[in-house]
Amino acid sequence: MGVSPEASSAEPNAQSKAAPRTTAAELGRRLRDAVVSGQLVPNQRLVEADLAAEYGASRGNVRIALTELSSEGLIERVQNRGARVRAISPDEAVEITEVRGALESLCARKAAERVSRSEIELLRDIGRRMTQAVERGDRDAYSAGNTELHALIIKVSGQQVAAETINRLRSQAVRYQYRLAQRPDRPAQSLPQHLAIIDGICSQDAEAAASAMQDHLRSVAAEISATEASV
Amino acid sequence: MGVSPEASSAEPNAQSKAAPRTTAAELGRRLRDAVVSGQLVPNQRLVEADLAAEYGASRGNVRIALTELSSEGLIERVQNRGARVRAISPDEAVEITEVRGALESLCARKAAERVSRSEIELLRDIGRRMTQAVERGDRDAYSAGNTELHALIIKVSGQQVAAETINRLRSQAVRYQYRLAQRPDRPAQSLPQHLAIIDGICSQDAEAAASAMQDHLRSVAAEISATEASV
DNA sequence: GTTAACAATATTGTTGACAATCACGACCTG
DNA sequence: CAGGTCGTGATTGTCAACAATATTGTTAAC
Repeated sequence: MGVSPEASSAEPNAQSKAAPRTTAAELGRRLRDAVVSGQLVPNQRLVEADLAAEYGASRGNVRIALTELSSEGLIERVQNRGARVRAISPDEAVEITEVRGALESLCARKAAERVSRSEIELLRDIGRRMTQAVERGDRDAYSAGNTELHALIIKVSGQQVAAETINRLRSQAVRYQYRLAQRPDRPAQSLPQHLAIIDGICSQDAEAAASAMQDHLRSVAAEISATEASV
Repeated sequence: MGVSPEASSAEPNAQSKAAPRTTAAELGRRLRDAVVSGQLVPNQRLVEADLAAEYGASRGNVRIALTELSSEGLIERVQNRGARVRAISPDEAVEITEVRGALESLCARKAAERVSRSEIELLRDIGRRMTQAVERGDRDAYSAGNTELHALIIKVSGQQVAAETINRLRSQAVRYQYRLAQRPDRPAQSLPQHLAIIDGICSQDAEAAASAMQDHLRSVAAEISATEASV
């Protein structure tokens, strides 16, 4: 067994008992948030009756929500044995990062081809803020800039399909992204990579943008691989 | 309205009425097959009660299966208005192909790095068979070789995450792949591309393999774009 | 003839109860 | 004491009835 946290009892919704019910869609959102935010930890069992009680929903709706999360790869289900939060192995986290590399690189290329004047301004601004954040040693500001940058690039690229896929994968690997961001020297290491991506897009050099993005995520993958090898 | 086939009534499973029930998982597989195979056409309405009757399942299970297909992007659901088979626009088909290009290119690169002696034999053999198929004008054999080749490359690459993503996307766009394969000159056009991919992998030249795959799917995307523009 | 209100119908959303299955431990048996 | 077997409790799987909502059809007023 080894790893199987039974975890505490959190009552996100203390129903009076009468039952102001939670809808299936709403429940899906809430459960997804709970998994992605780490409120529900990897390998944690998800007992349908418990969830129903805690979120004030019927078991049927819990079941539907679990079906959703399962096909998003956030939880695992086995026949007659229930569901648990999926634990992503370091190897899989590396694979996910490699796939993201391919996709975000595609997005960076498209973004370079389609970027507008005003978007260039926004990108440059993010670059400046990230640089300042590193100078100040403000990790939170840097992390926020990072998120903002990737999101903006995807938006500029206009690639819906890639965007959804990237999102799905990111949700699965958040834990690793989070841990990586905690490393003290990480911002200084990745800042030039981010600036190179911004330069590539702003100068409308599709190839440069794509390969800069590819390099960036290769570096992330290498870092995960190195950090998690001994865990 | 314009496009909204109400389609005929197919009774895949004429229950005697007593009810040898269909399980939720099984129903999911069957419905997925029906959508991917084109038995259920785009925009066709999927009325829960009808499906339940036709497949000999309870409506609850139908509902769960629909939830699955919905997060796989095979059907669309709107609140209180039901589900219908998702119609992929030509633009989206192009996007899907571009994303597949990025991912299969990644797989080709990894495959070139990891390919074994025996796998090289298999790849070369597929190449020979596809060449002969073109010479004979045997479209079915060529198509089979095509499928086999892409599958083998993904297998050799060992990329689980990419593999699943590619599969999901392919299911969504089968209709376009099918139509493309119908074009009479298509095999002759794509054969050299396929051979280039095989050469790249077999000579363990990762860059060559990756770019050959990228080129191949760019060509597919261009073809879809040209063919479907006027539709 | 067109629009608005309203009734009737079709369809989806939700729920609680029942059935099937599985994990665990007591208990026998050699 | 090893090993099997047979309850028993916990949990998931299934179902059919009920509630809520959207759509369609009808009537009547303007």
